[in-house]
Amino acid sequence: MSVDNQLRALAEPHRRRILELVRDRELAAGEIAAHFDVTRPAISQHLTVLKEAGLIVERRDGARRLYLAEPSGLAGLKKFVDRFWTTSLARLAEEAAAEVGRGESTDRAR
Amino acid sequence: MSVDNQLRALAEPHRRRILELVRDRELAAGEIAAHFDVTRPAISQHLTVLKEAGLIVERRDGARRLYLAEPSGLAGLKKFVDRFWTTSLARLAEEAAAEVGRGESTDRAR
DNA sequence: AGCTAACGTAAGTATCAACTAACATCAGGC
DNA sequence: GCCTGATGTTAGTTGATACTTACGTTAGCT
Repeated sequence: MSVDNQLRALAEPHRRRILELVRDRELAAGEIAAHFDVTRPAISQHLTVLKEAGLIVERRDGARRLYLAEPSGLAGLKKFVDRFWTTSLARLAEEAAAEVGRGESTDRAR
Repeated sequence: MSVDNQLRALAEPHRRRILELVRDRELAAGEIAAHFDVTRPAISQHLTVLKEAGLIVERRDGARRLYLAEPSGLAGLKKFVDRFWTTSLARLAEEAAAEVGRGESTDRAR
């Protein structure tokens, strides 16, 4: 549930691909595994990580287990990114204003 | 520069703390290291990772090196999160609409 | 009950990432 | 030029993590 778990879960390329697969449709574990060249248990472990991070939800259907992306699981990460984005942009605006104030017109050194 | 690099860089708690430190002010490598209980070389390596991910920029000032967060480095990740966020929310809206259409009023099983 | 399909779980292995200690580099002051 | 402060780099070690193989579990069918 924490941002730390969310980021660790998303840091793995396979898990990001899984998340894309179940973004707009439910898929069974086996169907998901069929998209990858690693073994089914490996995918099962990835699904567990994603589930514990709150990024997907599991629904049982007989012997099968269907997985679907959980948008609210990204809320914490989204807040983190947005906060960083806006404050940094605000800083840039400040710098730009300061330069205009000094009547600066030439580019600074790279 | 890739989303993969950005996520791998952010997955490390120390690197997130570093990023917070240099979000709205430039700091020298030594000043950053003073905030942590790990050695300076470790911080230097973290700074390299953040720099290669495009999340911070380095500026030389004599023997010192000053670091500052680079907001544009988060653009790719922000796009990734936002895309997921909106499409998943759209899916939720669809489901809700479908349920209303069926005249459903009771909560579904957890 | 017995069989099978679809899974998850456990144990063991190998690869990768974070850390420390020692060394190298670079800029400035004397 | 020499010394010092600030920092990056390299080599080696340890701990985490992604993987495979083997086994356990659950649900449905006959």
